[in-house]
Amino acid sequence: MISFDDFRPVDGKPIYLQILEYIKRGAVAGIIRDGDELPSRRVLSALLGINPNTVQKAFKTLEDENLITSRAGAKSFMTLDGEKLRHLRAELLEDTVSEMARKLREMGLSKEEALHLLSEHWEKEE
Amino acid sequence: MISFDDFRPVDGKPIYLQILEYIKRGAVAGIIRDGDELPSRRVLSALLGINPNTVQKAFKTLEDENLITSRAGAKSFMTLDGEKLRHLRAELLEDTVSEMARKLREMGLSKEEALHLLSEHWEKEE
DNA sequence: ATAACCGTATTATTGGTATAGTACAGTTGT
DNA sequence: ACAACTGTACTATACCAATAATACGGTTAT
Repeated sequence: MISFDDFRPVDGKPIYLQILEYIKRGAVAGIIRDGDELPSRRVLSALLGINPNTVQKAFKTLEDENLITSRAGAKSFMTLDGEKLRHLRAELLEDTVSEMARKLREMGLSKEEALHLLSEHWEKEE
Repeated sequence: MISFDDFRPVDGKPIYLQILEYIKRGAVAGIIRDGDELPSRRVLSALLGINPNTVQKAFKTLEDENLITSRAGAKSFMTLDGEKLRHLRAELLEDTVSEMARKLREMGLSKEEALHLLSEHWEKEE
């Protein structure tokens, strides 16, 4: 069963997208694997303190992207293969890094300053 | 007059926030300075192809944060001092780096991998 | 079988973003 | 002074995210 222990919705971005991305990053990290069972819509919404329809929208989007499989009455589960994972990893990394680089450039930082800042922050969190 | 040449609204985030952050990052970069004049609401909205009310919301928010000064009939202008700039810089850098680091960690990257990825991407864009 | 789950679908309401149109009063340049 | 611009305010509409309540039928465990 996939755990949502370290997930908390924040505002500034649609909750259903945050759930979507949390699962995608978990898959890329190898924490979430092919065949893994997802919590039910009702249970997860209660756990997160949000509406069942919000979870449904996240799961429906995942199904539309062929990352999970659902059938009425039973729990949903991950359907991942190597090709999907490689594609997902490339996509998420590119999006994340390019967005950050763009912001830091806009603030006038040099490459060295950017690297130093990320390095410092990483150590602080460890 | 502050230029919006390299600004294009994208979707996924409210336009008024994108304008807000673009100006803040320009101030942190030193491209936008104290006393600089802003384009009028009507002119900027026409330039960006968006509604005047959207620009108004961005500018109103900036005024609420004491980063610009407006008076009826005249153009608005930046009101920045060293203290505001230092605070702004610290805030924007912290937000940007911590968000990116969180995402990369969620994807299971090590510090070295993250730094290498940012370095590679930076060079590709230069 | 049957109770307790499950996914799925529908309708309604609320709040925020963005659009559109209009209006009024203050400033600026000529 | 006067025309052209400015900031500001207001109403109305449309769309999406999120909530709420309800309903139906399929699956699962006992």
